[in-house]
Amino acid sequence: MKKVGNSSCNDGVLLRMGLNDNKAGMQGLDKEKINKIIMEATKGSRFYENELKKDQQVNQRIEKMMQLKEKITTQQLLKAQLQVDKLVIELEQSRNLSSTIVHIDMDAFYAAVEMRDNPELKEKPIAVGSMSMLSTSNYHARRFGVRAAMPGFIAKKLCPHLTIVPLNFEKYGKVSKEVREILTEYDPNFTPMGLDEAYLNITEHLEERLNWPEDKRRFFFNTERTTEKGGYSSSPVLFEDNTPLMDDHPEQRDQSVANSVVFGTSAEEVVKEIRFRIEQKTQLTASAGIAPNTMLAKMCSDRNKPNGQCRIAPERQAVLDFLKDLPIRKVPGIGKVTEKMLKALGIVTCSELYQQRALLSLLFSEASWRNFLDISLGLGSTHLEKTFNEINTAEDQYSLCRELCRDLAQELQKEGLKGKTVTLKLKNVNFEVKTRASTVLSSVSTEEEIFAVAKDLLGTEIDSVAPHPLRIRLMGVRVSGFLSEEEKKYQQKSITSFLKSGKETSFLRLHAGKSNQECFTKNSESSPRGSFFDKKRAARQLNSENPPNETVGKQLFHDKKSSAHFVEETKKVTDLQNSNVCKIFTCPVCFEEQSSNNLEELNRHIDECLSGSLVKDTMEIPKNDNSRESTLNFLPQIKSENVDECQNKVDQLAGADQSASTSDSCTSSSTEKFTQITSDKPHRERQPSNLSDIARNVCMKQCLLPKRISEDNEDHFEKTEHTEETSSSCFFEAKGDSVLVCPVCNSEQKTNSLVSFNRHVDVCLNKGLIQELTEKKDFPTKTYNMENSNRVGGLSRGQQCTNPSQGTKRSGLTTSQSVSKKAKSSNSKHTIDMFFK
DNA sequence: CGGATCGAC
DNA sequence: CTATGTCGATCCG
Repeated sequence: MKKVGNSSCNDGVLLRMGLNDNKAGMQGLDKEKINKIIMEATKGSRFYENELKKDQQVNQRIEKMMQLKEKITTQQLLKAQLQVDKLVIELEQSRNLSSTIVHIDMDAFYAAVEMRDNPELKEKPIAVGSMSMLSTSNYHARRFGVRAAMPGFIAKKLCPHLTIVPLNFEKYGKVSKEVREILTEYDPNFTPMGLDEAYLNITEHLEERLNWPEDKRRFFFNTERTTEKGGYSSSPVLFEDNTPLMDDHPEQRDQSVANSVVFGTSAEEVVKEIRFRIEQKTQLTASAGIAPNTMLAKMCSDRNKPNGQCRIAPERQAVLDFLKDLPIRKVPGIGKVTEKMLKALGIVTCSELYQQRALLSLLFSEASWRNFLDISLGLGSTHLEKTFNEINTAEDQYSLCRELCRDLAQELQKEGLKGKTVTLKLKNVNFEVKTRASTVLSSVSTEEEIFAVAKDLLGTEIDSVAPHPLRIRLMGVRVSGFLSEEEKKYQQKSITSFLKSGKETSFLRLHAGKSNQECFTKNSESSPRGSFFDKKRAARQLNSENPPNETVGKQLFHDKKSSAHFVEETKKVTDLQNSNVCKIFTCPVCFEEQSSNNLEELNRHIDECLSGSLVKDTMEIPKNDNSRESTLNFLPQIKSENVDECQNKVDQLAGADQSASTSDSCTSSSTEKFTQITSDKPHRERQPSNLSDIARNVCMKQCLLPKRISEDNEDHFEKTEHTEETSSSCFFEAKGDSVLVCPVCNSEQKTNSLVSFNRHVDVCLNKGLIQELTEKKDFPTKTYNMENSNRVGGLSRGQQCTNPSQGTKRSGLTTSQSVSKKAKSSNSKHTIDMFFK
């Protein structure tokens, strides 16, 4: 790829000004002219200087990224490709097309409201905001380059006739409420995003609607509106551009009532109906997107803006077609910086994003590239935040708290972690956040232990407002100050640093719903934003925070195990390899000191210990899914067969092994430590299944987890009821022989034994690895680079977390229920090869 | 924890 | 005449 320097530093500034995609209209200005005016107005200002500086920083990041890229060998790329493609298979399997998500977006909302209320503004270019900053502009003004987030005084230079109307949030809130009243009829759980946007899940509505009589789908034109000059009611021209209501629907022609429209039962019709009603009620137009998930719906609603709608059919191919040439910048969550970085790699469209998936996995943090992958596959959340009424009885609050503690305890025990500080986080109905922490002398990890502390904290808060009830909308429980039990006993430098990095927090929390109908924008607590961040944070630690929605939870788990561990552990091992400091290790199995500077040797020793200890000892592998996970990791590219079949085999295999290991009781930190030490070896994770459970457990941490795992993390309120059945839905029926293609040598392996197949893959893989190891001592394996990228050029981990729609979107994995449902659907048999053909 | 960063609105 | 916002959230030091 080329040097990055060729993009001028003005780009950033102009981008911020929102000019790069300005569509110049007849009466407006063309792009160059606009840029010129802006430059003149902005040049030399402090603001501009700062923009330049920031831009330079981005350029430097890009520079570093490119340097990193140079070092990547084709071998590494190949390996990365395999890894990523394995994930792709899983993701494909989890694709859920069964929901109908709608994104409603009011057109130029503030400006539209102002124009409605002051008809004199109607034909003029206007913007809403102040001389310092504009919030939005009408379409007329946009032709002059006047856009949201532009200072008013610059806008005035672009468009001297521009009328700037001050913000009037009260009014917008009122209108917004009117709109929400309509939306709630289609999805009582809809998620407002600010004042002018909302997500709806109309899946249920569609079902019900099928049986609705025509009259229930009939809506009347609003005739009683006093025609304010220019007359709204005289010409109810709806959907002028793309949706002639009367044309293609016979039932609409038959209408007996003159002044009414009957809408059909399809998703499109529902959305037309919504938009019709919004317009009738508020005189404002909205655009809408209909798609199988929130990310797609949002991008869709952008397509036919203003006053239009667009649908992505719930078919895999339709999704891919939509994405094919879509510029990544259109994706919510990909902002200016990410766009530029990807552009430096030659990535502009979503299909390019997919094509470069292997490279991206080497250059970006796990969270980042997985997000990219979700995007390029068109995966997103189908889950709109569950809402429930505010919890205000002490009893409910305690039981909720206990639930959280239980889930948290599970997570902790799986990780073999104990913490000394328990933090309770509460957000009341007024959005005030309180955290109350308590540090205890002995570490806690079980539900009871944690709850004992959390309960006190909660009790204190309840008492503090007594006799009034504590009215909360969010509760979280966190455990921090981790200390592995044996940490002190077996302190080793690398491990210590590892634990340190992971010692931050583990936070389980839950949103207590959006019972509020407040219209005020940016602090809607129940927006996916929070949960998304939670997820991401959780993802990068070995701790976890349980987000309020199940899909997020799933992903969280996914990330947590596979990436956080993978990365951290690999990093640590890399440290091991590179530093001369620690040459004495304690074997985590036999607890004997092993003096060696040869990691190979050490690992061999541990292996021996393991196979020995398996027989006599039943270590605490968290039993349920882990072994399956690990095995799943061996899954190669699967040909012409439902992935579930493999899954099934995996399950069978795992089941056998499972019985050997009694469950849990957890936290013999030996396992933990073992994990840490050994997990570095990339090929170890592919040890064939004759390895012990413990080894599998180790593997698991590096692996991409199958989505089922995340059942634990489902919405806590539903969890108790569903846990049983969802778990059982994890097992799939056996279906017979599989044809598997070795992802390394590409040859077909006909077998019904995953074990033997894996053995084959191992052989292939190890060949490559050995080669690589010998040719390069300091091999930048995939994870190694990922770690690096966090420090240097790559996106900082937090970076990709920033956006609300992303939040839901990125939890691309589906709920376990939908998995089982979906398992039968035809998509799962597509393989990645079909992508973007 | 504060400062820097990112992205949405 | 000037004049470039606010928020949530992460991460690093």
